[in-house]
Amino acid sequence: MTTRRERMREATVREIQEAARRHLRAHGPSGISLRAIARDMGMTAPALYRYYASLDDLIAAMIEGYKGEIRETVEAARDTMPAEDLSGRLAEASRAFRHWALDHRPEFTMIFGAPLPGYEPPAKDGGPSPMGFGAVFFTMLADLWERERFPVPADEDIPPALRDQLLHFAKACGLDRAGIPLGLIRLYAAAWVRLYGLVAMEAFGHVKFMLDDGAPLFEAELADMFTSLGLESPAPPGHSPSASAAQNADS
Amino acid sequence: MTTRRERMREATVREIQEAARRHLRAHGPSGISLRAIARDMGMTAPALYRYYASLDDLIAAMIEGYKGEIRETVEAARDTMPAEDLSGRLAEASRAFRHWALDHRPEFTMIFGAPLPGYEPPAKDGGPSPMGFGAVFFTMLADLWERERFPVPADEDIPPALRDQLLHFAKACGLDRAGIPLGLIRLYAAAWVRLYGLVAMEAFGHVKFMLDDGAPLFEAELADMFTSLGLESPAPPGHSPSASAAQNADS
DNA sequence: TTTATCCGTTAACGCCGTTTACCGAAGCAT
DNA sequence: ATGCTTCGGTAAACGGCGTTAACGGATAAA
Repeated sequence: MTTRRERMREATVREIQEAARRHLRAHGPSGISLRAIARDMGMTAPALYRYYASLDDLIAAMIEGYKGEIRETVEAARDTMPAEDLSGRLAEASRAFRHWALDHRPEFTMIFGAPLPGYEPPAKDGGPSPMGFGAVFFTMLADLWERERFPVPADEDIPPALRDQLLHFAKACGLDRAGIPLGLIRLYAAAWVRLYGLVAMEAFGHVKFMLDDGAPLFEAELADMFTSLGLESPAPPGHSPSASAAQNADS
Repeated sequence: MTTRRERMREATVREIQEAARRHLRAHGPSGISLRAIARDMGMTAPALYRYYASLDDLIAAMIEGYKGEIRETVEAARDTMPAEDLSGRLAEASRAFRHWALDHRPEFTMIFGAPLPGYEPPAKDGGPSPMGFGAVFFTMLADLWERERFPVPADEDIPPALRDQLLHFAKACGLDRAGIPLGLIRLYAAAWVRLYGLVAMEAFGHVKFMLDDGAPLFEAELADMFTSLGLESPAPPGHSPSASAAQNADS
């Protein structure tokens, strides 16, 4: 049973986050200020300390919220494609990641840009998704491999130092799922770095000076990643078979 | 002939930059403040407006300075290797880029992180190096290709949309150097994105949660980029024939 | 009904960027 | 040497910021 106080408090927290998000979108990350948020809510700034210990804490909460939303967005895009089209699902999820970043540059910056001095992600929660959407991508890659059995680097072809690192990572994240070779985790790391580089460069405006539209390069790189796995290139974007928009219940 | 006034002014500008750099390294990008800089110099904040129109302008000048230094660092690392060892030179330059980023995280963040709302690089100077160190990397890749003639994507294998973008980029940067195929520019873009992704993820701390040391992955990706071009893997780091103490990596 | 907890207030401290007005000293032309 | 201009600094002030402290009213709990 939720008491009245708890409900009120929860609503206030939501309102704070909404106001904070408005300022973020309107004026960038540096535009988030306790005083401005409080002003928006018809309150005074010190009142916000009843809800967050500091501005940094409030921002950390925002980041966690966005991480959840980006995961939901990616999962929703993945589920646009039929369950059998594993590479189509992976491609659409990747595209959704890019689009979210470009549509939410300030938010993306907070999550994937340089952290403020003195911040570290919650981590260490040995749960099933310690890296959030990262796990979503890995699951898709693992499913794809289990069906297609595309070649992955043999353990001996991975430098020992990297092998140790990957092994440690796999164990820490519970990715030592039955029969997953280390080479697949190696490919996952490479793919994630590539996706991050593409999207971050574009979102941060560091690709503008060479290409005025990042979409062609993104699609070409996406296709390249698939063909380098021995898979056929994914269909062009936006090929959901049944055009019904809302068909995902759980996310 | 430089007048006395000019010399004094130049010295003051240098002192401002030095103070600003100290604060950047000590307290991160947000630690740069006109008042703190002025305090360091035994001045008052408004005096700085005689040298920079605003704090953003001062920061922009810092960025330009760092861009030059990172270019010099990369070139110096490249020149550690003998002129004939083209892939060794490319590898050492790439490693130097990573090391500079890890040794100068706040500075790297200013250059390659999300720009403050309202900033765009000088650009449009049709000179020989519109992208600074970017041109350094491209030149190395082009030299390597002209000798080794490793395979590059044929024009027909590049999606038309990307082809147009790359062509526009090549022309704008004067990269339509005799006989350079478009496929090489395609590879350059891919390689740069990959290098950026690797280094930025690590510098921003987004790789810490999966690997506690980024060096093995970096070396593995570097080797992979060379072998995927049909070249032998580069020698391990720190193989400059004449012993010059420059790099260490492993944590 | 009393008591404690929550949730807001006002006031203040010390930061910050920036603008304005002012002023002495350095440079320059006559 | 004189006068004038430009340069490079000052102090004062405005509005913004995060944060802390003291306080008070409403609400829940005993």
